[in-house]
Amino acid sequence: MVTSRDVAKVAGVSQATVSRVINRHATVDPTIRTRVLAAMESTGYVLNVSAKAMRTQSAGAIGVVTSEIQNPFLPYLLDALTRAASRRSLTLVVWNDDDPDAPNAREGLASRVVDGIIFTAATTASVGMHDLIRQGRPVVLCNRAAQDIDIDVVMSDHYGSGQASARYLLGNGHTSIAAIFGPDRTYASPARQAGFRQVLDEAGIPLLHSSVVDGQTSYEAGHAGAMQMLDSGERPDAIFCSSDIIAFGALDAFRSRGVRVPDDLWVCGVDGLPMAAWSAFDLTTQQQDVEAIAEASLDRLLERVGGTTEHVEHLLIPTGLVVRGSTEHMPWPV
Amino acid sequence: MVTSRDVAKVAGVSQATVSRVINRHATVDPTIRTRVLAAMESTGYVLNVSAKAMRTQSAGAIGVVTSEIQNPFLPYLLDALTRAASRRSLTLVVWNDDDPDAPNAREGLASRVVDGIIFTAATTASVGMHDLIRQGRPVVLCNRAAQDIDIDVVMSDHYGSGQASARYLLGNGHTSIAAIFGPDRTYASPARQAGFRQVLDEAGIPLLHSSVVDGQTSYEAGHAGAMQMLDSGERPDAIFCSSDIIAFGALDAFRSRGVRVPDDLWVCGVDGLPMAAWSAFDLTTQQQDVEAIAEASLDRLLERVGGTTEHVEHLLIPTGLVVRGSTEHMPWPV
DNA sequence: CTGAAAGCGCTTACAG
DNA sequence: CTGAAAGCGCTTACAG
Repeated sequence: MVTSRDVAKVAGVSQATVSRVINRHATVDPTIRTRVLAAMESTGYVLNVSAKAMRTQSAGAIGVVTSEIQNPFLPYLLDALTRAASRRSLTLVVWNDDDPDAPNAREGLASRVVDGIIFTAATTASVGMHDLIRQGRPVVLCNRAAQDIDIDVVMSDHYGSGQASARYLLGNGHTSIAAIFGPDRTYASPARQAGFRQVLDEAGIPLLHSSVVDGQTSYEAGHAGAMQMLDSGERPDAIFCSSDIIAFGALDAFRSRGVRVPDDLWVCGVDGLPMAAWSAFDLTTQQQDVEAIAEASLDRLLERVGGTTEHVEHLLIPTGLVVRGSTEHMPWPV
Repeated sequence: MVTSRDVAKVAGVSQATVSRVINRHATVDPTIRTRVLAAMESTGYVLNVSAKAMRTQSAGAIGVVTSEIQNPFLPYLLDALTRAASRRSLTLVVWNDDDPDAPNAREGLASRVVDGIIFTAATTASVGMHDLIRQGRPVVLCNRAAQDIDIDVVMSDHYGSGQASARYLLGNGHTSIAAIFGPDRTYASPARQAGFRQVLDEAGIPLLHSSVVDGQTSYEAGHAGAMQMLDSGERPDAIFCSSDIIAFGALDAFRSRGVRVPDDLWVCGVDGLPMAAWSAFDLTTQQQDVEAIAEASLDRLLERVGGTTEHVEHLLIPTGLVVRGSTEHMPWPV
């Protein structure tokens, strides 16, 4: 393996000078710099990251904690984070939080595998996470918040997306409205629910029928929720689903029962999954801005890592309404 | 930060002994071991991974190269790999190959960020990968193979899944058969196509109508392929789609044109995505065994890293037929 | 602007 | 069974 010492020998300089060239110190003579760069090239030198990490006490990597791959939004977030990390020349380490016995992010941070951690796990914080935060280690919550701990958060404006959905339905003249909300133990679902309810309350419009998913947000849960609504005898003219995936299940339930969408019933979701554009669903939804979430999460985390920030910040990324055939007859059906 | 030297001081032993306890050397006196463990506990010691990595010349991490998040199978594979890595106390580093300017896996391997790399990227190998393999670095291809290079491969039996699909249709009396195949530039699609065709050829059954996706495997491509088939005037009684996602698009196309599935037409896919079970699709498919793929990929890579293997291996993981309503009327419809 | 040297925190021969 | 010491490959004060 080629080391900086080998490069130094070839270039006829000291190893320290090679290091200075690598780290772009301005103090290196241009001629020497060129010679060193040529030597690096000819020897095929590559920096040993472990050595640098040990010396500088920083890993050059950040960790992402995920869970519930069933959440179809997660891959898009993970993908965006991967690219955002690449842009910053950071290595992205991924942990799955579902396995309690696994070497976890906590250990990863403690053992200096990563400099900081982005938590994307949907459900409530683990004990390990609380410890990390209490120790003041760099941690950012991504697309969720914590109830009992003061910590940096970057997330979609879940509450606002619920509000916007309600305003959209009300603004289009709907007054008999139902809803299927995601599970209470996540952060996003109750927030969307609260936002949705707030606007309805303010307008004095009651929620005709609603259900809350028990268990995981899923197609099946949406299907069941819709069936339950149909069986209840209530006949709303619009239904809000707090996740796209719930809406997919609901749409299929309605289809199987002969409920025409959007003629009999408007359906809208939240998330903006690519699948929402499929003609099977053609779902009106509140689109989350994954790129913005990923960028802001990483920026915030790096500020924490760099210690350039004091105060805790809660950053809300707006969602955007995408209107499709599940709520309005589109001029150009796909 | 607590180091092994601090622990040694507390335990009243040398730093070397602490290291031996950490690495479970059998030669440590039980009494001393207990004392050291207690000291580690009381000081809150955590091993510095960078230091260990530098000293042992190994990273304790392996890299995964992904691309095309649009491929809905990928998250499941990535999830399985994450868990498989956890079980082995390995850190999993993820790179996205779509970003050409990003610090890539090649650099990651060269700079000792990872000890080996699993390539899951669907499309043909990059130049960088070829270099790595030529250098004899530990690389395993996961769920794909390379045409022009001899390298370890762990993948679903794509060819076999095509064959099995054909046999399933023929075995159920279908003789007028169509197909929509995924793009040629991937590995899996042509392999599935070849397997499917081989069985039909052997049975002397011609393929009524077929199309190959141009561009990425997608719902839209499946939709378009199905429309094209309908417009061709051919009326097969079964259609094979070489990916579930293609089948989803096709199913919706058929639905929109009033083709009844499975009454008029059987539809089957390959992949075994969870979505295939949704009642919107209820798709018969060849299920890939993600867990087995992930386990075998990691095992194989670790053999390479450890240098305990000489010969190149191609491991095929069988797929399993899952029969649903898109091909047969099920006794208990969901 | 450059070099010699210290030291980051480990592991592991080498003595004892 | 244990300790003193070398050394993994870097970065960065400190001299010059």
